[in-house]
Amino acid sequence: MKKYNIPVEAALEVIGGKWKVVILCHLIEGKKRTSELKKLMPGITQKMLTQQLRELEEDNVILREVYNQVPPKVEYSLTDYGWSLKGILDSLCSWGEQHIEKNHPNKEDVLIQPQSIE
Amino acid sequence: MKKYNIPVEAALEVIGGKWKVVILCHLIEGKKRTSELKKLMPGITQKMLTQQLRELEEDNVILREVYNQVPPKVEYSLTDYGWSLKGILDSLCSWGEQHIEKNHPNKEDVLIQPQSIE
DNA sequence: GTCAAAGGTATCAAATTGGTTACTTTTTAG
DNA sequence: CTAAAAAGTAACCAATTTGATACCTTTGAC
Repeated sequence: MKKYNIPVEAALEVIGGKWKVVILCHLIEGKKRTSELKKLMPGITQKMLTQQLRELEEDNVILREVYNQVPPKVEYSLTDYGWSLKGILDSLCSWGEQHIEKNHPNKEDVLIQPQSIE
Repeated sequence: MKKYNIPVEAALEVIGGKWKVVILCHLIEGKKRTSELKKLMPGITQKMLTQQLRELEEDNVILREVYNQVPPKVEYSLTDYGWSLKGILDSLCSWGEQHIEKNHPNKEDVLIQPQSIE
């Protein structure tokens, strides 16, 4: 069994990594289909997306709902347990915004403008 | 120049990775020497510790103070900018504690008891 | 029949991260 | 003269993470 030297390591195990916080930040905005998440995160591959979503589901942070139809439809949303991360996620988002403002006078230089999701 | 799809990525660039949050959590408790940090993080190697500390210093989150004496003494502490992360770090720590409590009835099973620092 | 749709696997390759060992520096203690 | 102390660097290798590409499934439209 995994052991921690300090409890915060347990949190990092759940939301650490390159993509999980980003995924969760998008899910705060509401339930999302796989394809919507892919549009919101142009840099992620299908493989990484699926993998990260599976791990978050495993940790009971998100819910995966499969609609039995063709073509398939799958929606992801935060569980109650996932919502307990909201404070952390919000703080991270706004810290990130301030960090950009502090270091990049024109934030347009570093923020890729999101393309509207038609 | 690095580009972000969403501002939270900027925060992850500063405090992401396996060690940085842990280091910062220890520095919240106060200024620490390199050797103290090593004791607090038995799993980290000198190399990784130095590397992560340099990056945090580069991002202006921690301060490195070298005392000109032999044997050398170096102390690390949070900068004002680093303190702006306190809320996030505190929340992460307590979420980690709750996560352990929720998933491990005996938290002794997963928490390596810290050895007293001599 | 065959293409498209959405979501997902499988396989392999590349990049990033982490670990090991040896070496450096300076001054004091023995 | 030699060892020790604290912090660090360099070179090299191993492990983990992440990425790219191709392929699979089901059913309705053309």
